[in-house]
Amino acid sequence: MQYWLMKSEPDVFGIDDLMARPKQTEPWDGVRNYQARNMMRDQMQVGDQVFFYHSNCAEPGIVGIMQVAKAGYPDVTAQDPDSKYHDPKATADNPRWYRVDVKFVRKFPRTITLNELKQHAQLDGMAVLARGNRLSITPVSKAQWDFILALA
DNA sequence: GCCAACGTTGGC
DNA sequence: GCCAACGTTGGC
Repeated sequence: MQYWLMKSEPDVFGIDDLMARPKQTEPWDGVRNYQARNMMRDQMQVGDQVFFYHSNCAEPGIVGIMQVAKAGYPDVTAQDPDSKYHDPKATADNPRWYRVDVKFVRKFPRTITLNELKQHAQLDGMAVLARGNRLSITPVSKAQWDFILALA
């Protein structure tokens, strides 16, 4: 089993939105970056544990945990002309973009802020903290996962 | 709203 | 294959 961190803007889809979904499960669609796509398509497996990270908001940071409920499969929103995630180069034969389904596990009693994460030497090298990082999905090591869980 | 950092596109 | 232009991300 592997560990991950996935970003979302709470104004668009936050952890409270995930909690309110039927079965507390949601397709993680709209990812249009090849590195992130490859992780979803090739690596993420059912049961993998994922930190839910709120980005582009007043208090960016980790707000809870979800898990992968369905491994990578084509993101059909790319093939839908009415979707805001439409990509004219995506077809049924060549879907181009992939998504996974995620399921809510728990919400932390507080946000573990980006600022706080940066202050722990134990988390030096964590992908999400790397300078200039913009990837919306990054791997988390077991050591990093355990350390952050203990902060929550 | 600003802007640094980064990924993608497309002309050559 | 190079690289300038452009669009996006995301912290601040």
